[in-house]
Amino acid sequence: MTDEAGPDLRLVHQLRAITIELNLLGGEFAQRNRLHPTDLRALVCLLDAARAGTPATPGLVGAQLGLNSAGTTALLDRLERLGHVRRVRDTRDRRRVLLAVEERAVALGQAFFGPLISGIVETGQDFSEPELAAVRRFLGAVQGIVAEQRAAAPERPPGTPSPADPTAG
Amino acid sequence: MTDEAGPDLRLVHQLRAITIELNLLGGEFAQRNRLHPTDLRALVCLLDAARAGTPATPGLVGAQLGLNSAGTTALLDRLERLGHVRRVRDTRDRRRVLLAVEERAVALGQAFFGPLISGIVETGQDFSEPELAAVRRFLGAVQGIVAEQRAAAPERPPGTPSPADPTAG
DNA sequence: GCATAGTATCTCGCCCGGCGAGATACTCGC
DNA sequence: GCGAGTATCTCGCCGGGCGAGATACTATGC
Repeated sequence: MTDEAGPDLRLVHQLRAITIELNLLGGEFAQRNRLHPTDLRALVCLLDAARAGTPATPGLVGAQLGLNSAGTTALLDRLERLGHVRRVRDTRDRRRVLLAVEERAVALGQAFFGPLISGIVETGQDFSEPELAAVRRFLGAVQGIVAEQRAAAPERPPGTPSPADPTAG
Repeated sequence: MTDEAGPDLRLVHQLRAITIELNLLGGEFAQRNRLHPTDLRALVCLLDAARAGTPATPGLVGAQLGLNSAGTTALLDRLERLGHVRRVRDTRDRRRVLLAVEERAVALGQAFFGPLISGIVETGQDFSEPELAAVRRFLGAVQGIVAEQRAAAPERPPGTPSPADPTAG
């Protein structure tokens, strides 16, 4: 079984293991803080926007998470109820709602990412510059591959009827 | 904002980007094939078991995905209805159900992972052995960090009431 | 053999996240 | 001001997942 196609799959398996573990970690963390995985993803998204100086709006968040407007409203209701975010009417365009990230959301983000980040940064110190460069180059390539796959057409396995999604995005 | 804590976060961001993209890819792939992300994860799990020669059972799959028995049953119902898996009573211990993976599930798995795997393997050819070793070492370390975080205690952010989960795992 | 405990899976009723459709409130160009 | 366009919210529904309990089986002691 293992002696036929011998390309080196160790990297693939490591990548997969990391992804899986990271997802589980996120899920557990979310649950501990009484929120849905989606809510955590939304927070990440909000924090990113805050750091980038871009004012976050329901529309943006929804788009980034792939939710429709109803789902987005519900998501923000949850986040607001938990005090992670506050809706503020934009005074310039009063159709819009701006999302103000609360302290506690920032704290949550740090509690989640902080240890991971510092762990990874520390790990980096055990590597030489050329090694780090190689890692970055590799990860960049992987990123490209995944993005490419995502862009590539559906390539459905045999025997699957068309899902009838003319609008599929 | 960006000139105060300058540790090199490029690796962190790359890792995060890969994870996010991979999740989105999985989600899209799942949807195209009429299954829930959870179903896809279950398939992966089943295929792993099949390759490892371990007979998969509902209990195992459920445990690995963090579902309770009711959810697991529903999951397998869906998978069986779609023809990805078949339930077979274990003749030795007739309480147990063995999960036989169907051809189409294997095909699905290859359609999903095939391109990713070959892409990554090909990418690996642009790297020298020492470089690859560095990447593996780094990924291994990251794996360790994530696992460690998962094992570590809840470390809740300030102001959060205890979720009252004495059985939390 | 039979009663008891333990285990693997399934059934039932519920909760709640997400969707589609439509309502509402607003801005912009005429 | 009026109609078109846009951002968000409301309503009703679907379906995945949970908790509790039922069911079917194995293992053990008598």
